[in-house]
Amino acid sequence: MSPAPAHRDDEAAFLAAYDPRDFPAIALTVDIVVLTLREGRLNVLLVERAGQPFQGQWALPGGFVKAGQEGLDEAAARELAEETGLSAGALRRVHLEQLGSYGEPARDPRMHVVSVAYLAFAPDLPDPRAGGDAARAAWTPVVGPHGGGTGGRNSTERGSADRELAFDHGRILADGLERARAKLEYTPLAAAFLEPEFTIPELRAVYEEIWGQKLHPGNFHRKVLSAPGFVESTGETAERGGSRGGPRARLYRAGDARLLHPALLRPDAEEPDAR
Amino acid sequence: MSPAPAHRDDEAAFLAAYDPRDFPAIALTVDIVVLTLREGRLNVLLVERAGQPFQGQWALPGGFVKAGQEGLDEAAARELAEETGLSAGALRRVHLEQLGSYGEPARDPRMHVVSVAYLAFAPDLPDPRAGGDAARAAWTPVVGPHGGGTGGRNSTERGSADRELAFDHGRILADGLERARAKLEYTPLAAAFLEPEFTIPELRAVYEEIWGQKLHPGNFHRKVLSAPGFVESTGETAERGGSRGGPRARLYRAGDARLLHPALLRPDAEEPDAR
DNA sequence: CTCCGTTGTTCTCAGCTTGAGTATTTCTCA
DNA sequence: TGAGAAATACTCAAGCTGAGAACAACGGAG
Repeated sequence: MSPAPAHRDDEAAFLAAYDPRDFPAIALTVDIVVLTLREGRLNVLLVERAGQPFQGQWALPGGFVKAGQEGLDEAAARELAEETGLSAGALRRVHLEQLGSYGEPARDPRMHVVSVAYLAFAPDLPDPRAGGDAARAAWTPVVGPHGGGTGGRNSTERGSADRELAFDHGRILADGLERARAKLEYTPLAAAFLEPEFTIPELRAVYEEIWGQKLHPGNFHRKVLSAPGFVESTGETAERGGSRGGPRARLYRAGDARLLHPALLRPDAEEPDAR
Repeated sequence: MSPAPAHRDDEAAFLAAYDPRDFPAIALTVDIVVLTLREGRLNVLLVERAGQPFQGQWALPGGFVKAGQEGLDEAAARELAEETGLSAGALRRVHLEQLGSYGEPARDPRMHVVSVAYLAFAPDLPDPRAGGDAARAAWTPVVGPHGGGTGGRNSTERGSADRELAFDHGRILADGLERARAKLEYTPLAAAFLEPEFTIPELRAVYEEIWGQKLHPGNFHRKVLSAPGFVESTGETAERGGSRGGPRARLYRAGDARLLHPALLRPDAEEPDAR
């Protein structure tokens, strides 16, 4: 149940007498894992902290929820707009969903700060601008099951940025990456990383980068076209063929499905206890 | 990023001068959707509110997070123990996971209260005791894609309790039920609703009740036994056959898998736009 | 301008999984 | 003691998956 000192007045009188300051303070922030693809590589938006604590370290963009003024989703959308400098129209192309909440008492040395984390998928965005209490903001390549490899499962498991992050943002980022990998399996959200019109090989490149492994072009093509509502044809074809040759691919738009049936399964999922 | 008025002192001095009361207050609670099966029916734990607001209405169990003293998971486990009166040992058999956070400014008329919702799966538990600011506490049958039917997809979609809930707890409950249905597909958590040793028909009954539809006994049996780590045989068989006849079923224990490969798919998933 | 190597798209095919139905045997209940 | 029900095991056709090949359309290097 929610807050309720057991007063017995009628509701109006109760509310008039109510003093929020009676409650011990917990601060509430939203932090956002914004993922995008830049030149085919997965990047996450990070900001350099201008103030204490963790001054000079990199962290996820985010900020306080404005008490009494905005909901969690609104706060996340506002922070996202502020940090990326995007217009409301451009923001509509970004997928934003709640990732989870993090509330260890010691995660922030100042006081008990609970953070509601969000996950965003964006098409290639312009360079961010620093603002607020951020010294700098920058797109940062994500390492992990990624890198240059053909997709082995070695190196840093789970995935992370190539900098040590402030607070518990390293864990939040890892959780966001795992969520992103899972979401590609059963939703058509991979298209959120691309322009409104895209080719199937471009879509395949999104999967390959985020899953960290090559996919069979023919089978991927077949699955995408057979999943109802995943993509719809525009009838057009791309201006040019691939950078290294090959015919021009057909162009598609995202379909109206929200879930994929059947799902596109990763060649070999995780299982913490595989073997 | 997290809270950071841009002071420039060194970190120790900064922390000494820091006053949490400088920040506008948002209250933080945890609310728990505790699901269990009683006599084969899905039930959720509800409490009747003793105080304002929503006095006399039913709500999800929950309460404040103790600022500076406990994390979110800890708070949820504590509330769960308090409301169910369960020992630490019995609680270890309950599955508890974070469901999501709800923070509309107007969801609580007193002030801005953000609730972190948790979802719990429990085996048949004793009747709860009222406590704290709850007048009563009771297991309440869940309606929705359930009921007496053989599993049509009519009546109240999404699922809910048969009482109007306080705050936005109706929505939280609906989200919890949908999460539960999805979790049964790709995790072995259905076993969390049963005793440590159970038969495959009992496991099937869990799926049938939560998904609201009958499953093919033979195919279900085959899938469960072929999914690695789902169940492991005890070598024993049940004391008695089914209540209406039939041979005694073999007993199994939950296996060590955390994810099911391949998943047990529901005969026909949702799709908000499935005509 | 001409090859050569790449790549988009379509097919084929064997192996596996799934859904549905059946057979057999063991119980409970009346 | 007999009828009906349920636990398991099997069978079979249909659909899906992974792997590989075919073929044509393009970009780039000489």
